[in-house]
Amino acid sequence: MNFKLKASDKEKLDKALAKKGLRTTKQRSFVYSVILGKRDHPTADEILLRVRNSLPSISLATVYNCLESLVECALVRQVNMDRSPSRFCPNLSPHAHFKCTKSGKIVDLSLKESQIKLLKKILPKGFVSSNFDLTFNGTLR
Amino acid sequence: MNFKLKASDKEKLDKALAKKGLRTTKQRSFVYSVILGKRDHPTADEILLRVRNSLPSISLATVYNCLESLVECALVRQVNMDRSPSRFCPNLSPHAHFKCTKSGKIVDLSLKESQIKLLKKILPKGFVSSNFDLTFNGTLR
DNA sequence: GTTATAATTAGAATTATTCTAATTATTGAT
DNA sequence: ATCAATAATTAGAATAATTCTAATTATAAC
Ligand SMILES: [Mn+2]
Ligand SMILES: [Mn+2]
Ligand SMILES: [Zn+2]
Ligand SMILES: [Zn+2]
Repeated sequence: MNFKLKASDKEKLDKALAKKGLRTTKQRSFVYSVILGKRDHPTADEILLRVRNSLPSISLATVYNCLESLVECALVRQVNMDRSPSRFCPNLSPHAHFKCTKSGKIVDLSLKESQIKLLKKILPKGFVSSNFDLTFNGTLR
Repeated sequence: MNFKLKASDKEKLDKALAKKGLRTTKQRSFVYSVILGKRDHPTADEILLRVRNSLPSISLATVYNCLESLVECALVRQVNMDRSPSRFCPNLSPHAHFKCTKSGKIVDLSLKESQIKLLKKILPKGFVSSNFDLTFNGTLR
């Protein structure tokens, strides 16, 4: 319920927004703090509900606008699985996702540098990749 | 323009549909043959256009219905990238996808058994995965 | 052939997301 | 502080991919 950004997170937000010529607004701050606050990969709808605890007048359009800005600034990752609504993740280090088909839970799987190298080895000569998405589906015992 | 299934493909289709209690119809056969005919990961709209060369009266709803059946029968893979329209792929062996951000082309990257093993190693204990999606974005020189 | 069931079809409905146009907030001069 | 310019937010309309509905057509079993 208490969505206040830590000083270091606020600084990071200010800096990243400023670099793109964007302002720090309370809407962007609350959306960012909600995403940082619970690492459960919420959808825009869920983010709307959580931000409204602190900012009851925020609109869904603004949540989408804020998310676009945060993704643009590389403060947040947009995660798409199959055709379900986009989810948002504050984990900026390269990682894969695991979606439990029973509980629906989405878990980050961190990748070691060596594992990333192995993934890149999948690419034949002439294929230059800037990013990848790796998602596992299964069950979590 | 000539979408006729090879005898072996027709047999595969018949068998897979029958196993799920589904009939072989000309709509399903043409949709399947279009997907087999050009390995470019077409969308439902593109499949509609191609099938209509042979079957001018087929509807988009039927294309979606046929695709659902074919995916259900594991004759075709549904490939989702970000939030763009689903694409369909006849390559049933485990593979990754590369999407060229310049040309839009989507290429299959086959995976060796050893590479699949390495991917599975990403999963911590207790995570049991039935399938994975791996997509690279980048440019193709 | 009749009847039951399955598949197809056109068009309506749904859902996530984006767009539009109006309002409000912020900035940076005066 | 006032003003003007610009940016951000907002409600609601629009869009686009997909799914649903209800009617029609095709197929299979008797
Ligand atoms: Mn959403
Ligand atoms: Mn499509
Ligand atoms: Zn994540
Ligand atoms: Zn493929």
